[in-house]
Order: sequence, then structure tokens, then C-alpha cells
Amino acid sequence: MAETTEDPRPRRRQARGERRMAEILAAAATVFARLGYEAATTNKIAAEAGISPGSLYQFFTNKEAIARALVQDYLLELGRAHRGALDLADPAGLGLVELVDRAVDPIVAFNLAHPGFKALFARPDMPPELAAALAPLQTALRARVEQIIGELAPHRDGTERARAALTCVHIVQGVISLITSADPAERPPLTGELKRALCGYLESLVARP
Amino acid sequence: MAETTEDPRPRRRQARGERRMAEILAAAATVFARLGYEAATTNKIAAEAGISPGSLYQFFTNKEAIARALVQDYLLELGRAHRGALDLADPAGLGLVELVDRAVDPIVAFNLAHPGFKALFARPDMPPELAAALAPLQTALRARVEQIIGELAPHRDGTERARAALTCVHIVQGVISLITSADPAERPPLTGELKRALCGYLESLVARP
DNA sequence: GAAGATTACGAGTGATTGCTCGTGTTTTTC
DNA sequence: GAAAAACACGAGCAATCACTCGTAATCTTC
Repeated sequence: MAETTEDPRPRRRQARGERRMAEILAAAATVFARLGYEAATTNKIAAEAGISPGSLYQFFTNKEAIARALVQDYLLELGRAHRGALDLADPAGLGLVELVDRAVDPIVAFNLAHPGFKALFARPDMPPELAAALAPLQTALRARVEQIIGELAPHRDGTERARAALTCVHIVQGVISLITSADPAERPPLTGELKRALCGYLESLVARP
Repeated sequence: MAETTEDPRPRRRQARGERRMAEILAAAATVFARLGYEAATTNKIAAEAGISPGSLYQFFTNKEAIARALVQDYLLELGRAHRGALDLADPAGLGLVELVDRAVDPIVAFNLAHPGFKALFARPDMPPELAAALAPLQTALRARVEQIIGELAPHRDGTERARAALTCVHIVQGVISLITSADPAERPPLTGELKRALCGYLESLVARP
């Protein structure tokens, strides 16, 4: 139906334009976090960025393109956080507790630092384009967790490991949403509970049939 | 600002009207589940119910009233499911595994049976009226979980128990969303993983400092 | 069986939203 | 320094949505 092709004339951005784009994305993150995706209007995003609606559309073809660009930003940073967290972790060398510790902290930190992230990914009707953008990250993350589980519990077969990895990811998602919406003073102890839950689950996975 | 008073003239519904209201709610649940709350238009709900937009507004004052009524329905049934699940459970008499078993199964069943539920409660900008409707159920559920945790782990103080109960609820929420969106054949084993996670968490809560 | 209430219709209204367009300013390119 | 490109504006358009209203059919009550 519509044109899904690349922009036929990629315009050469000036330094000013690049700055504006970053400002717009920051403004969009703020408005998305405050109102959610649907209720966030492009005019409000423009106002938050201190520019006119017309200017906004010189940099992004539509509202979804803004969300998509924001997602790309998040993906880069989240990917870095995950990679940094999970790559250093050596299941053999570290204890289970420390392993979970190093994996959970950066993820919690990222979610606290980027409230717009939740607003985009918690929405019930995620458009396929955004879902597709998230997929590689999810896959990579799941694969890494799966691999760690494989080292922890070698007697589990592939199917079981895949299920366990998925379960881990969703446990984190569920408790993260609790942590981010909780009183700041409650966040450290709740993060501790998340770690306890993951440790308990993984131990059970190693020990029990 | 607006009138928050009761309907000044509570009209006497005919049997036909009661039937229509149920039909409208069923149609709304379908459309909410399919499109999410924001994207679900009142005209689409009316069409799904096989009536005109005008007729819809003879039974519900606005779109949110439909959601509210649907939530009330869900609350009744969910409350029944939870009560049935948790009231029978006697932590002293039953083992931990059976306890978790009886608590989890009906909750999973409810979420599978009512796809509209997620669409209403997963949305990022839940209006206060809907949140208020959900609050009593959440409080009751949390209190019951807290009580069970108290019996399992008497050495924990109130603050710790409250945190643990919250964590349990959010673990369930996170993995439930995985279960409902998974392939039907994967649902039973994933439900097993949820139970394993809860057991692992609760055991760790009982055993470790 | 008539009066009054309820149910039903569906084109239409006012408000809102994503987005455009004509116009003017600033920066780059030659 | 002039032409071209990028940036900026903001009033307003077309489309959409929640909701209304005038009218008519159906049911209840007496």
C-alpha cells in the first residue's frame, strides 16, 4: 500500500539539524513518559522541544518515526548495558549470587534512567515496526541467558533451557515495573528481592528434576 | 468540574436492555482485546455488538463507563478465582509446592479466558477511576499473599513480608503475560516454570537471612 | 388500547489530531 | 555574493473520534 522504501533523497543534515533531532527525541521521551504513546501529540512534542510542528516534520516523517528513532537510541544503550553486564559474567568463576547481581543492576539502572522506554514497550498495540526493532535485542538477550543456564544446568535439554531463559526475562520484566513505579527508597530492597527470586529460580533449575 | 454524581434518574431496564448491555460488554471485551483501549472506537464496539452508536449510549454514558463496567465484571470473577484458590490453601497443611499449585492455576486460567483484561490493565495511562476499581482487589490479594508468607516465614517482619508479597504478585504478572502470548502447547510447561520460580523464591525467603 | 417509558436508529456535530504548505530566515556551496 | 539547500514558522486542512439528537419502533403499565 504505502511506500515503505528508503527516503529517496537523503538530505544532508547540518550540525544545527542534528542538534534539533536530539532535542526532539529528548522531548518525545519526556512526553511519552508523561502521557504514554497514544496521548502524546506531535504538537505537544514540538512544544516540549521548543519548536513548531512544521519544524518537527522536517526531521521525522511522522509520529511513529519519532518513536522508532527513540527506540533505536534505547536499543543501543540497552544493548551496551546488557552486554556489559552479561559478558563479564563467567558462570563458572562467579557464584550464582554474584552472577545475578551483575546482571540485574545495570538493567534496573537503565529502566530508571529512561522512563520513556516503558511507555513505548508497555503499550498493548505495538506496531510491527517497533516490535521488529526490539526483536534482535530480545533474541540476543535470551540467547545469552540461555547459554548461562546451559552452563549452570548442563543436564537440561535445549527446550528446557529456552523456557527457563524466557521465564527469567519475564520475571525481570514483571519486577522491574514494580521497582520503577515504587518509592525511590524502596527500590534497592526491591531490587534485592528480584535478585533473590532469580537466584531461587535458577537454583531450583539446577537442583530439581 | 464535571458532574461526578450518580445518575439522577436511574431508569428501569427492560429484560431486552439487560441483554443488550451484556452483549455490548462482550463486544467491548473483544474489541479491546483486539485493538487495545485507545484504538477501540465506540462505533466499532457498537458494530461488533450489532447495534447503532446511538443505542450504545443509551446504556453507557461514555467509553470509559464501558471499560469500568467490564472491569467490574472481571473483578467479580477474578475475586472469585483468587478467593477460591487462596482460601482453601492452608500453608501449614499443604506443602509449598501444592500451595503454589493451587494459587497459580486459577489465575492462569482466568487470564486465558479473558483476553480483554490485559488490554485494560496493561495500558500505560490508566485513568484513576479504573485504577481505583482495581485497588481493592490488589490490596486484598496482596494481603492474602502477605499472610501466607507470614505463616511460611514467621521470622520476617512486616516490611519484609509486604515486599515479598509485592514481588510475588509481580513475578506472576510478568510470567502470565508470557504464558498468555505463548503458543498454547507451551502454556502448561511455562505455567510449571512460573510455579517453580515462586517455589524457589518462597523457599529462599524461608531459608535465607 | 392508550399513555408513557424504554429501546433503536444513524446522519451529523464539535473537538482534536497528525500532518501540510506557503513563506521567510539561516547556512552552505560555488 | 548569489544560488541552493537546510531550517523554521504557524495557521489551517482532512480525517477521525466520542458523542448527540430528532425520530420512530417496541414494550410496560393501567
